[in-house]
Amino acid sequence: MFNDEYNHGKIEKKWQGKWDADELYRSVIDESKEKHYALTMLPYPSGDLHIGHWYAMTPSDSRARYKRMNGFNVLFPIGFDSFGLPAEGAAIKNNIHPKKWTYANIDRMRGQLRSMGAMFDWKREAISSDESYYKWTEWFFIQLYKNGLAYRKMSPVDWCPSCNTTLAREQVWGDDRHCERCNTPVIKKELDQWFFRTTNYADELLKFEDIDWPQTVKTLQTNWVGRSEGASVVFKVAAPSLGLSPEGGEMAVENATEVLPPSGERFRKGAEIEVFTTRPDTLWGATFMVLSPEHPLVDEISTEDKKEEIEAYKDEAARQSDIERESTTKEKTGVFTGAYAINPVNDEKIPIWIADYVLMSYGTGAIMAVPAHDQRDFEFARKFDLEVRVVVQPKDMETLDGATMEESVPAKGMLVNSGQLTGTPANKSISAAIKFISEKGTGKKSINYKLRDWLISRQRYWGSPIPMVNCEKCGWNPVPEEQLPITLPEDVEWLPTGESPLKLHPTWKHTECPKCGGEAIRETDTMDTFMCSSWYPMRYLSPDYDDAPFDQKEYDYWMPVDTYTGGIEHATMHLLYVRFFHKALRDMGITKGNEPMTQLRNQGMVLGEDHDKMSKSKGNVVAPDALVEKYGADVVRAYLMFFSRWDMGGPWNSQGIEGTVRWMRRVWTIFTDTAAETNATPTCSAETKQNLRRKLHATLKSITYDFENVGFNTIISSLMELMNEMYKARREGAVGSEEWYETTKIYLLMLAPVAPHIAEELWERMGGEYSIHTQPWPKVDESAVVVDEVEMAVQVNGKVRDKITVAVDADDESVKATALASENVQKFLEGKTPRKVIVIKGRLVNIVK
RNA sequence: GGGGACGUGGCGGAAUUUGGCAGACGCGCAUGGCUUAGGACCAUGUGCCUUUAUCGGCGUGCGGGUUCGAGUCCCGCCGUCCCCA
Repeated sequence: MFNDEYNHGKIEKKWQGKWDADELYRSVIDESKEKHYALTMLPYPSGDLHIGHWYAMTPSDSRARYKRMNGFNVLFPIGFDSFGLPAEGAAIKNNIHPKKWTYANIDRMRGQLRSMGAMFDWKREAISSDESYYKWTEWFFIQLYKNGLAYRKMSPVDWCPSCNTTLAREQVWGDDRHCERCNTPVIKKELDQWFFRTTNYADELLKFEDIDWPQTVKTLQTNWVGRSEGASVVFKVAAPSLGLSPEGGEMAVENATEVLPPSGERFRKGAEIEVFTTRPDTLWGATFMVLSPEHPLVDEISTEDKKEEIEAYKDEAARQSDIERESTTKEKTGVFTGAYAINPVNDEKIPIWIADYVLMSYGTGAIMAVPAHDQRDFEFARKFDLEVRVVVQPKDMETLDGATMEESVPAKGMLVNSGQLTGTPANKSISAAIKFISEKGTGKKSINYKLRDWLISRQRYWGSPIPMVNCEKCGWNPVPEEQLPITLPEDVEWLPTGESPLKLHPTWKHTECPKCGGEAIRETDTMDTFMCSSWYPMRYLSPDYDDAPFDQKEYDYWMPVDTYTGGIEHATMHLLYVRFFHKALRDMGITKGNEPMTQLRNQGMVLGEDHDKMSKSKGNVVAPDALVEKYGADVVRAYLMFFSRWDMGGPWNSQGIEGTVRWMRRVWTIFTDTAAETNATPTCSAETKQNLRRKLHATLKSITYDFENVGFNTIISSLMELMNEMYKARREGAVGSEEWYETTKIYLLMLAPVAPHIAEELWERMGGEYSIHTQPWPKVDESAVVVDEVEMAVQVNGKVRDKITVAVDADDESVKATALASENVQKFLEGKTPRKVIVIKGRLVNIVK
């Protein structure tokens, strides 16, 4: 007896070994089958697999297995996103080489990943820090460079003084703008850096027609791209410091661009300031102009007598966060530059101020202030006694007066005080204004994006080298492709300053210019690791391939990814970059189709038992290794699927998992107990057998639906319900019947994707053909689900008063009659004749009195 | 300030495509059985109030609306969380 208790350790070890030996999960091209590429986000090898990895991966594995049983040729690969800062942190802290640390972690995590019993095809493992991998990361950089999508520029960047590196916009978090990794507040620094032109694809990134992605992710990406339509308008500067007068010099606008380039490139030296506005029709109400304190023209245009005050203000502004600066409750501050601009629509001279509520990071870093119709401009105008001029008169309001109004009024209405455009109705005013400034040659229709170009330079060692060389004569040139990969030197040291060892290495950076052969210097920055993860789905296809980043045959068969699963926290990072990357490569003829991932599903987060985010400091971390040891992988997998809605996540409950344990033991017990009774003569009624079969096929139907729709929690509850039904049927003597046999067989097939080990073990004991995981998914017998009688609720005025049982095909009239015959219904009708009777077939009858 | 998601028993959560019997399944709790014993197992019960019991009343954050019928749709609040500024 003892030997036949459910011993998860033994069973899981047995089957994992056999599956491995038999290469059961090897995925190779099979043109006779439809492919399914199931992908889960590749993990960073931090050293320990945590419950979040299990939560992301094992339900995804279940679904991949389900797809396989449905006849698909399924690829479900795994690998490691193994470049990145933590490895260097460990290097500095523990004096261990990042490579050693990383690969030791990978070894450890491989073992932990194997304990999941997932259908990973380990022959396709890809590791982004392998030379064979980052050779192609470098190669992609060069392709982007050659196609004009990579460029270098000096730019103010967010710099983490603790990590000693720049951060991308999305790596800076919180109100105090801190580094996502170490929580240190970031500072601004001017550095020469490499960028990818993600902004070239801004409009296309807003299109989601081809993909089935969660609405939340689409919304996040849409907001992140932040497209707004309006106009760019050029204001001439009349600055005494430039020796210019309002009448002075020709100031051409031919450089005014259709789409504003990303920050940093949009300022031409000289006497013009470009602004972006969504409301060019309010130009006549622009009575002053405001520059961001960081605006590069500030120093040029400000008059001598203001310099000191301006410098002090700039310092003060630099110390504040963007959030503080933009806060609407904060008292407005600012300084007059002494310079004036010419409003291009009416040639009026308006003062130029600087103020911290204008941010360099939005639009052009300069605004035209229309105080009558913008609340922030209004507050500023009142504080510094600047003119407020009404140019839009809303229909239902009394005539506005700029001198006396107490707050700004939304610009919804007819234009007034607007020169030639006075009287233009609201619905035509913007287009009329754009036409006007275009004809005048002082502005044009324009689209602004919040999306920035992707800053990819990192001043770190443990990343893919940027394969560029700088020569004094020839400038920047890519390394010839036959020289790839540029490998990282291993003999490196970390100074306490944290500066990149590549910079400090005595020989590494010295090389030849690929053009003139003269002395040249390598780029010592490495790439953002999001570059590695932007193409890993393709590397999985042929991780050992050396002639190209991927084998074209494999690509043509497997891509795109059919179901991608992972956390939503990457919505505006990885999930945006991977789309950009694919589109850029598509335009170079390297990839096909518009999107790399057809379907995306996000899982939520597993919280600690205290409902808080898990963290070592809170001591609420759930360690999967211990759970697997105690309960087995099958139970952990099933509980993770069961305990909450997958996309929501929720708190862990160490008592709750006991329910899943009980269920798994009940499964084990009923199969092993009844194994010897399969030839017994069933003693139950025909009804019991029919009910069992009905429940079986109803369960199969709903589980099939749930697998398709990623409803993991109800898959488990359905399996539990059917198990309860089986216990009941067994008590009633169903064992030995054909229905019982069918139920046990299909039960295991349904259980197989969820709990692969126990299902395989019981399948074997039943005499099933190896392996259960290659069996076809069972078919629903619709006729078994059909019932001939159905119970319906009878409501009087919407309240349930009785239940009736009627033939399933009974017509409405007879249902009505049966309902009205109910004693309780008559009681509540109080002798009145029903005004109306509504019959919803198979569900309810509502009698309205 | 703007945008989004969510709010259902003591707890985690169900309610499928299209509004149709709210609370599936599990935890916890209770009762009974088995047992020397049990934190094992088996069975039964479990939204709240009232009741010996009910075919009674109330009930999906709050307030209104649409409808024969609202957890689900609409409007306005309150709260929690996320994203952006």
